Amino acid sequence: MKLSSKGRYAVMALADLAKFEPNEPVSLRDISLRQGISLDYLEQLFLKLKKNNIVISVRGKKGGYVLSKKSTDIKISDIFFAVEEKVQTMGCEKESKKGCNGKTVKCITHNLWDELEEYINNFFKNKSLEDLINQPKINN
Amino acid sequence: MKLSSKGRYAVMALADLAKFEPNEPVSLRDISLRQGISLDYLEQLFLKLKKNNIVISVRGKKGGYVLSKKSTDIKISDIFFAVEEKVQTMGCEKESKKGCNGKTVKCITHNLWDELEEYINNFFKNKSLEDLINQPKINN
DNA sequence: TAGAAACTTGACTATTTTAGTCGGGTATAT
DNA sequence: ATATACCCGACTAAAATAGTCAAGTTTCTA
Repeated sequence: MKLSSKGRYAVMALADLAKFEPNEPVSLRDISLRQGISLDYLEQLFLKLKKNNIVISVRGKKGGYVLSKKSTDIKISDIFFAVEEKVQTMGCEKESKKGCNGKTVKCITHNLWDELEEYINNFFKNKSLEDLINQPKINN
Repeated sequence: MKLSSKGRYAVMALADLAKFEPNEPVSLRDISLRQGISLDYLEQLFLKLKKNNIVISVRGKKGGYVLSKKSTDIKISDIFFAVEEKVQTMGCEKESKKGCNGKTVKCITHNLWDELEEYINNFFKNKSLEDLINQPKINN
């Protein structure tokens, strides 16, 4: 079980964005340099973040991205959802009445994974971008 | 972010084993048929489960596997660990002083992933095989 | 008004991981 | 004997991941 870097990068980039210049747009180039994430990859991610209304783009020279709302109102879960990083614990359908593994009943462990998914999602829902920035002693 | 089926299968198989015949060995063939998991794949998993002292093997005809201890004493975390399914949230080293992404400081989100990892591991540590079997209304 | 900085978009690709297969063993009950 | 079951390592097809590349469009500024 591993978290992909897609979600990680998205959160890192947004934390960077939230930290530097809450007033003027931040360019992906700057984020790329500060966070060590490929510019091309960031572009992919921000396209999604924009479509999901997490950020607003400003085109042209001096352009960049700004948060669409206050960092307290952006939950980590929003970010994950935006870059299509769903927490998925099962192969089987979440609420299917049909059952799992082609059988007619739910697999023994169905409830366990359901519960875990809920548990993890709660973690992300209870964290905002702001929480990340206002940590006691992080210096990047 | 997706959980792999390796961990899922291991838990399913052990839940099956715990449920059927607590006295005599259960063959992988039976588990394979009941749970719809490839026999060859199960063999791989059980080799690891055996090495990690979760199950004991009985060779020969009428052989199979039995749990090495009571199902209350087998935590889901033990099973995941045995099949080498670590919860891994970061690319960067967990306790490294060096920092992440080749930089000299911790990445902004380092603490978040640390915390998440801890959070998920707690979930697994607090569930035993027994908890799965004694669920109110599962009929497989 | 030319050029540079920055976003926009889709397609492409190398690498890694996953999930599973295959083949040839060894042990033991009947 | 022989069938059943564990033992073990090597191999592989498919999918996902983490990017790269190329060719735009928009807007600021000199």
